[in-house]
Formats: sequence, structure tokens, C-alpha cells
Amino acid sequence: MTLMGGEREAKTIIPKENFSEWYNEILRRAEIMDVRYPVKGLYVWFPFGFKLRNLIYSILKSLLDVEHDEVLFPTLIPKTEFIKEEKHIKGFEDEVFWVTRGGVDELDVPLALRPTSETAIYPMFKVWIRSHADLPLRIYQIANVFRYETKHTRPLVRLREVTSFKEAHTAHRNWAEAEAQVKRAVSIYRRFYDRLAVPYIITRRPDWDKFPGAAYTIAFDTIMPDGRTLQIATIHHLGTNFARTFDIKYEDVGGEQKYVHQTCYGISERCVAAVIATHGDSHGLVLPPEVAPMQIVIVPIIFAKEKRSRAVLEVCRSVRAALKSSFRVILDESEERPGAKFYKWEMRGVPLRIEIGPRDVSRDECTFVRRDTFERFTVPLSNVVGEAEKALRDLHESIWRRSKEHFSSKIFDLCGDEQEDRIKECVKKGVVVVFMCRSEECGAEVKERFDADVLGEEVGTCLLDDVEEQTGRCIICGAEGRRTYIARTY
RNA sequence: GGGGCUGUAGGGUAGCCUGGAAUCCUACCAGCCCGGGGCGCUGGUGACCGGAGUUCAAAUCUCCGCAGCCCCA
Repeated sequence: MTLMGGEREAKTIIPKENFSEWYNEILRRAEIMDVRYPVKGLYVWFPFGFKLRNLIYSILKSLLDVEHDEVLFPTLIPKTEFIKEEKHIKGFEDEVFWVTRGGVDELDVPLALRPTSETAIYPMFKVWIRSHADLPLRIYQIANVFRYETKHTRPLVRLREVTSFKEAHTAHRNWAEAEAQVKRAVSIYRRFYDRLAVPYIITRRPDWDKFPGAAYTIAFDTIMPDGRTLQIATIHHLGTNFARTFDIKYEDVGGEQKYVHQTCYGISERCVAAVIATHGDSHGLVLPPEVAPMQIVIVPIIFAKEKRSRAVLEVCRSVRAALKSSFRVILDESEERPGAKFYKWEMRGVPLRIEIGPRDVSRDECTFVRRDTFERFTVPLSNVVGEAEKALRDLHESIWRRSKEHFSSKIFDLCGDEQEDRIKECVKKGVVVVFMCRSEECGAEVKERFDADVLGEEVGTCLLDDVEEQTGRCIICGAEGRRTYIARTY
């Protein structure tokens, strides 16, 4: 290794240790988002990034389409509707963009750019829902929503315009049926993140941190490489809070008018950030094959003076033809040298690279290289399709296994053995589980003492489906507490 | 909410203090040479965040705006 080569490598490989810097570099170099748009908190999807987004969202849609109907509501909400639900408006008033003028005229009723769509959708629910036969009503939309964030905005994570907010809204006959829907939503989100191989913690958010207007909130969080958590999904049981505000009633079997019980649940493009952050490495993206815009790249190894080069290209093309019906495959015939191509496609997270050169052709083989491990092996040309299927399946399994291992190494279960020093130490590295009561004061004290936010009471994780109810003494006040996750958050 | 710092080609930088208009790397384009991990060589395109002010002269000094980063609540 020459000095020049060493320096070059030091400059171009991106260490993941400095996560923030790594994240920004990857978004740019892998062409996910362009951050150069001249308004704070608004970013541009590059074509490649948008392909990734669409593949991820098509999984989400396919999971929802089973029992939800997709709809699309307007972006603008009249102030008169928006301010109806008192707690809801209180929760959002600081971060709403308002449209106050049409041309040069002041609007009679200002229009809010939706920060979320409850107040757009529920007036229509009132019109749509007449009887118990209309229930359950389950819809979702994928829409942009706006929040006037004043703090540090970040692409995909903290935005003024969330471009890809998937929000589902349901209405039911009673509390129990709505609660069953909450459970189904949890299950849908579990399956979604399982397919993305993104680990998660599911908690019930503390009352003081629930969705404004909700009865309670369930949330999914994942752990970023720096140990901070990222909220990647929320699910709310709304009870009859919004139904009362928007007068959403149905006639039950006995002819009585009753308020519906509602739920809503959402996922934003943070799910894309989670995929990137969870799997990426110093060479760039590592993507689960199901969502990789390019699943296989074929790199021909050609020698100008080599007679067999023509044969190499022909083999490459026939391999592409064989793979094309089952995979998103590209044959890179550009003029770059093979090494440059390797780096380029690694940055974009192509799960499988197939190298084909004279040596391979003469043996009726090709060379596979896996993106996650860089493992290199030859396979017979006669079975490329079968071997590729296997390689992609193996890759998914192994990144899922690895991300779960990494995830569990960042969770510190200190329940029943909560020494203050140990909590402090572990909070710096990841997520800590302790016994806590539900009071807001104790939550504030945890923030003060450990510089950690309360995620909430344990509901489950990607590692366990159901958790046993355990109680212990709250680490702050000593009252009865439950298993509670605390962490530094994004 | 309060305080500090920064903004120079697509990306990263030197120059700023001490005013005379721009350095290097990378990327990009053309050509030669190559091709199993970022080849090399030759030539070329491309920038002082926006506005106002001071000055004979502003990347450089002053003010406002916009954008970004860091620290404290």
C-alpha cells in the first residue's frame, strides 16, 4: 500500500464512528437527498433516493391495503376546523404554517398547512359515517405535512415539510374494537420493520408525551449508531375525544346514536433514515434486497488486448437477460475501471455484485461479491438465477441478524439493579431499562439527572413479542413502577 | 428562548487579521493509455451566499437578510 493510496483511502472511506458526519455524507454521495435547497428544513429527493423511498413505501402500502383504503385529503385546513380540538391545537400551535393571503387579499378564514390531518379528515368522517354498518372505517393517505421547526432540522429526520407521511385513520364502534385496531397497527408496523431489518422498541409513551388529543400513544423507536433513539412510528388510541369535537356519531343496532372510537397511526420518511443508519457502513449504503433500487450489478472485466473480451461481454449480457425477469439488475458497461465501479455501486448499496472476466468465462463461472460482508465466491453460470436468489436471501437474513445483535448490545436492562453511576454510563451508550412510575415529575428528574428522555413503558421489542408485567420501585420516587425505557433521543 | 462561530467552483479547502479579485485536492468535459479494488499523462470548463454601505479599489472592513454548525436553557 503506497502512501498516496493510504491517504486517498483515508479521505474517501467514511467512518461511521462520527455518525452525524457519516449520515450527511452518505445522503449526498449515495444520492438520497440534496440538502442544498435554499429553505431551512426543506430537502430534495434525488432520483435514486426516491426510488428507495418508493420501494420502502410499497411494502408499507401492501401491508395496509389488506384492510385499509387509500385516500387523499387536501393540504389546507380552515382555521375554524383546525382550532376545534383544544388539546390538539395546543400541541401544534407553535409549529403551524399559516396561509393568510390569496394574492393581495387577506383571507377571511386563514388556512393551516396541515401538520397532520385529523382536523382535515374528521369533518368528513362526520359526513361519511351514518350507522354501525359503516364501521369499522379504515383509511390511510401518504401526504406531505408541514411543521415550523425552529431547532436543528435534518434531512429525513426533522423537517419543515415531511414529504412522505403515511397516516392511517380508523373509526370503530367502541373502545375495545379501537383497541384491537391499535394492536393490529402494532402488528403491521412490526412486519414492516422486520422486512426492512430495522430493530425496534415498542413503548407506551408517558401521558405527558402522548399525541395531543389522544387517550394514549404507542411508539416505535430504533437506536441510531450513536446510541440515541429515533422515533419511527406512532399509534394513537383517540377514544371519543375527536368524535365529540367533530360530532362523529353512528346509529347502533338498537337505533341509538353513539360516538365512534377512533385510532390513528403514522410513519414518516424517518423509516428511510432508519434503513440507511441501521445497515450502512464506511463504504456507503447497505440495503435489504427487497428495497434496493438495484439488486444486482454485473461488472465486466475487460482487457483491451485480450481476445476473449468480446466473449466476456456476451456472457455478461446473457447473464443480465437471465436475471432480468426476477431482479432489478444493471450491467455496468461504462468506461470506468472495475475498481471505480465497485466503489460506486457499493455506495448505492447494491446487495450483490457479479464480476465476469476472462478467467470466469473460461471456467463457465462468474464471481459473486456480497455487499454486507464483501464475501467473494464463484458460482457456475448454469445456475446464476438460483444462486443469486440464495445470495440475496442470505444477505437479508444476515443483516437482520447482525442489526438485532447490535441493537441488543445497546440495550441495558438495569431493572432492579439501578445504580446511579451505571445508569449514567449506559445512557451515554444506548437505551436503559429501569423501573419508573408514571409521574411527570419523575420524568423531569430523570432528564435532569441522567440527561435522558423517557420513551415509555415496555410493550415489546423486535426480539420479544410479549413481555411479562414486572413491577419494581421507581428509581426516582420509590413508588410502584413498571419497566420503562429511557434514552437520549433525536 | 439565549450565546458563539461559519458561508470561496458539484464536493472539500487556501487566501480574510494587514483591501489591489483567488490556491490546492476531488468531481466534471475532451484526448491518449488502460481495465480482477478508486491507473497514469496532456489539455479544458467551473466559485468569493444575497443586498446595502465604506473605499480609487472589497472574498477581505461595516450593517441587514438568508443558510449552516456548535454551546447553554
